Amino acid sequence: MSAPIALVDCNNFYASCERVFDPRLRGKPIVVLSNNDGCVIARSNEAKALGIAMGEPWHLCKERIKTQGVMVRSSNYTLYGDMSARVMEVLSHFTPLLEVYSIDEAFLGLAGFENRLEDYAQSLRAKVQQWTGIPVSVGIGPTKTLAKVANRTAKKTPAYNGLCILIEKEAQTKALSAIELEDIWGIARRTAEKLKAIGIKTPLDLRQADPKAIRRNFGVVLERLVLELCGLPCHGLELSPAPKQSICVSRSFGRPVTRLEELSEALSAYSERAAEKLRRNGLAAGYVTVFLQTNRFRPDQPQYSPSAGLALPVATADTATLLRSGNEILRALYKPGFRYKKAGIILPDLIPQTETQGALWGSPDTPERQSLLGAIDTINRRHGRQTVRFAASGVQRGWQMRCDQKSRNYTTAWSELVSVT
DNA sequence: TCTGGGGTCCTAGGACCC
DNA sequence: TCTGGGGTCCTAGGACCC
Repeated sequence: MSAPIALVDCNNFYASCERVFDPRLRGKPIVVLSNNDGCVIARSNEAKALGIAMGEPWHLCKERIKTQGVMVRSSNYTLYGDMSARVMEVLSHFTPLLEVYSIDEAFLGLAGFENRLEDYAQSLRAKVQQWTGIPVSVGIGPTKTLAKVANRTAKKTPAYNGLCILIEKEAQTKALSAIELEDIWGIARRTAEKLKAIGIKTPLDLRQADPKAIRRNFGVVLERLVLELCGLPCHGLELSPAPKQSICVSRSFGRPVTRLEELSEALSAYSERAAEKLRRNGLAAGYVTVFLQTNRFRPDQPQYSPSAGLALPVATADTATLLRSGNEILRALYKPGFRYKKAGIILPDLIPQTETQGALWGSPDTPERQSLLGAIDTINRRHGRQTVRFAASGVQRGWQMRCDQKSRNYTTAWSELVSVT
């Protein structure tokens, strides 16, 4: 029997955060709006009871919501990030086996607490509420997927008092029989439709399905999900967060944008924000992608959603470099005559940033720096950017090459660089 | 006129190498 | 005359998550 896993999930997190700082909101229906006040992204229970849906466009429900006496807040992500850190800190006092899964959720390993799961979970709920003001629900199961089901059940059934334990098979069966396929973590509309088309219509049907057949038809992801529903863990706790693989900054415009200059201004702001994120994470980007989008909700208007990227000769976190590349891409993508509604910059190919690398992009324009940049560029051209990427770090004569270690060209490119430096 | 902003993982298929 | 096959890497696109 595997050790139980708990999923702790903050109730209506953004709405609860707003309530902590404004007690007048307590007990009232409240909604939190997205950027630009575009749509509803969080609702208190009272607001849910009024039938306000997740993701509802604000301009379509504004009038109705106001007549219902609902309190409205624009989102404040700095506040939510801060509250999240506090909640996670409290949880960390309960176990070292803590995986912070999202801004408002964490998985906890409960090995050693098998005999007092209920006490443990209820005292955890009480402590989080007491120390942060945020109400949480707890679901416990032998796998992450069942812990998710348990959490959902705890939230939907007031009688459970915020806690549902699905360790026994009968309890699992009962909980699964009360939900739909789409309620399971990892199943959304498309997969649910395909499953139903072959006769798997409920979570219990899915649990009984042959994992190998599921793998053949749907892939390894769904096979794991079936095994997890049966109580066989396929997803362990990830205790140390993996480094980010990409960073994205994008926004919808409040109104359609048509001029290149305006897009370029937006891109400047995004580049700066992206560079900040890079530096905060100690990362440098090896590639820059820019994308544009027209209004996808207006199929009657001409649609255009281009994107393109550019490899950077040296991985960097320098705002000016990102912006230069971004603008170059933007000029290539831009076509006049379209009404753009959204734009963004994506930075993939992230690698750890190092001090010398900082020196490389930040240092004065010395002949040494120029010749090194030139050499890196030449080597990159010779081998193709997919093979060789460079960052500098303060080893071996001041420069170290990082690149795809499995690449055939690694050794050659490395010796070329060393011979230059 | 007004419809969020981030992310991850997997797969298929092509290019290329030996 | 035999007309390979295993492996890596990359990209695009799909699907899903909060």
